[in-house]
Amino acid sequence: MDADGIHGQLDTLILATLKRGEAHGYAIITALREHSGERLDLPSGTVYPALRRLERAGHVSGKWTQSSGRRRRVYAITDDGLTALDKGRQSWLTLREVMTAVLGT
Amino acid sequence: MDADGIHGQLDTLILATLKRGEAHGYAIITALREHSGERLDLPSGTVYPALRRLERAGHVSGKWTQSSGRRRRVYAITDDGLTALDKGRQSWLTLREVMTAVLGT
DNA sequence: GACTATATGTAGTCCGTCTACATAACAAGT
DNA sequence: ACTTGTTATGTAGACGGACTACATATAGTC
Repeated sequence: MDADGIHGQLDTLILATLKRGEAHGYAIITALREHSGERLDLPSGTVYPALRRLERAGHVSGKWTQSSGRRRRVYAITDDGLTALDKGRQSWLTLREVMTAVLGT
Repeated sequence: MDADGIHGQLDTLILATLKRGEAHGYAIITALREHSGERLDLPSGTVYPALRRLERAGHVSGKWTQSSGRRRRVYAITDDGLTALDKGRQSWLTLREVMTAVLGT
């Protein structure tokens, strides 16, 4: 599965990843690839704009760091982000119930 | 849950409903409301354009009928639609696994 | 006669996600 | 030195799904 098919769950996936600890964009992409058992492989053009959107919304905070010449923008989830994650998880669970009911299993 | 939150699953929901038997737009809306335990309440502005899109794609076929002065456009799922439904169900299951893995339950 | 439910549809908008591209430093191999 | 692959961040432009609000019309009920 490439980025097609995440259907509005992108923010929730990113926030859930950041809840495990702060990370920069590229690390989020690889973390999601690993946690999903190689099923998710998000393109940078999807993740980086999403992080900026989340930062504008106050759900994550970003800061620049240096690591042996490489600049990284490291993001951490905020309190608002944790709230948003809970909401995202809830609406995901509701969707899951509805889909299960309609699809039958 | 209103239509927010179905996130790309609209076609799958409609096709799954039509698999149980042909139906017109309004009946699809009420069927989804009932099957979802009143959680789903899709606006007509979401469902009717979706049905036309599905018809253009060849996933459903529609025909006009009359029932005591009321005109209805009754849709049936096609063979292509059944294939599309299987694909939709598969990608849904994949998404569900990924979300479960990342969210941790 | 008024209101609710049934029934279909359009117009215009918003925004998430995509593809493709641009940039750059470090690491390893030849 | 050169090339290739990995790490790393980002923009531009486009597409399309879903939304809100509106328009229309019949049937049934109070």
